[in-house]
Amino acid sequence: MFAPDSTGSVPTGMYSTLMSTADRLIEATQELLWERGYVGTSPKAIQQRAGAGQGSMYHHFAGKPDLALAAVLRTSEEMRETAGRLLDGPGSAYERISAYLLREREVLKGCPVGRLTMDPDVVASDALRAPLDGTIGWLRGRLAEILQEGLKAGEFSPGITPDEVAAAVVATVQGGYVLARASGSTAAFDSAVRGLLSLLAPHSTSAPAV
Amino acid sequence: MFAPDSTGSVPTGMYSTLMSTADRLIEATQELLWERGYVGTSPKAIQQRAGAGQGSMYHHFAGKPDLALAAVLRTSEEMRETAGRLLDGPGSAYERISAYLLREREVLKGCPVGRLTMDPDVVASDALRAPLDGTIGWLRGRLAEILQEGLKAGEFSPGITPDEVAAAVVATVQGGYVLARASGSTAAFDSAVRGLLSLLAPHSTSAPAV
DNA sequence: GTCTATAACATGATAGAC
DNA sequence: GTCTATCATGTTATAGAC
Repeated sequence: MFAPDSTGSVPTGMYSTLMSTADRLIEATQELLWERGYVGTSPKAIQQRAGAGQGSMYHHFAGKPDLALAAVLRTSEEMRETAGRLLDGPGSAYERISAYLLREREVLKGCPVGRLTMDPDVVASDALRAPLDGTIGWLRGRLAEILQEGLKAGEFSPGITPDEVAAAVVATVQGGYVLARASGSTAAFDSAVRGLLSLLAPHSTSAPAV
Repeated sequence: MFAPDSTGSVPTGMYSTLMSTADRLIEATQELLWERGYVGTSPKAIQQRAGAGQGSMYHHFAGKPDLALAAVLRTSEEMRETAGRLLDGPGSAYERISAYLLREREVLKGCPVGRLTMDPDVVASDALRAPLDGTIGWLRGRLAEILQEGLKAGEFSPGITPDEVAAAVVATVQGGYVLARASGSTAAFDSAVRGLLSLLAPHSTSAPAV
């Protein structure tokens, strides 16, 4: 029924097979960091979700901070791939930014990257904070490039500064999660995104009709 | 040197005097929830910061959730007062929204209200989540009213929906905290705010000069 | 109202057998 | 590589003395 892994044992946790113990530990940590943050995630919880014992975890990783770093690096990488695909897609600058803002999200779970910035132990660690900063900085930079392209093409109001509007776009998404989780509904996230897009939209007075 | 409180004892914590034990406990909890969130805040830490013993805390409050609720209610109330003063101030709609966005903040500490929405135990409790939702909802509603006024006065692009732009304004602030904490600098928060204001600014093409 | 004692359990990790 | 002790400390209370 379940194919045994290389050691011949059958994992008892959620990840049935095909994944190494180290990978299962990392994935379980990714999920728990997303759901409960760093301070709210215990090694015991990680082990249980990964179907691994104490000794197993401490064999592969030095401890909670080391495992969390591996998880954060992987989450950051995944996030760049997801966002990159949409931002590098076809369409005008407005359309690509719109596609990024309107993509499907597990809104009520929040952002797996942004969420960690509220964790005191994460922000206190340069090693843990660096990947968060790198990912958010990359996203903001990519958005600024696209906004600059759109500016050249006459899509946006000439008065905007791409770097600042890019920051506002990223902030709207991050803050949208906050509004949604406060209200217990995804509606507030969608409203914030629509509000931003309406401000950004090519104006009939200054831009050519699409 | 230190005036004794009503019981004649001298508190050993950070709050020297003049405040009741219950008030000191609430204030210590407010600070710790802001700094470390709900899961990261222990009763012991609260007691130490308030200069109160175990028995004292459990005499005044039923437990950690009860004390957290008292703290959250007080923080919510304080936040409404601060924001309300600026939003009810003088000036045009754009100027009042600008004043709210540009007010002094402890940016790197994050928002004492919004921060708690990332806490799984807070969001899981209707009692704890309600004041957060109430405060954010009130703020968004107040901003929407002001945007509506500005719309009537011809300050903004006629295409905007006040309720949605209000959500974008609140989200930009909340997300601005995320960007700032990720980078370890307040600059990103300021950029996001400037980016939003540049999108919202009365356009020379459609609005009368101020 | 405040204090100390006690308790049952969780945390984060180490040691050593298998 | 994985497992089961073991451990010191922290968590979240309750009990009862003062």
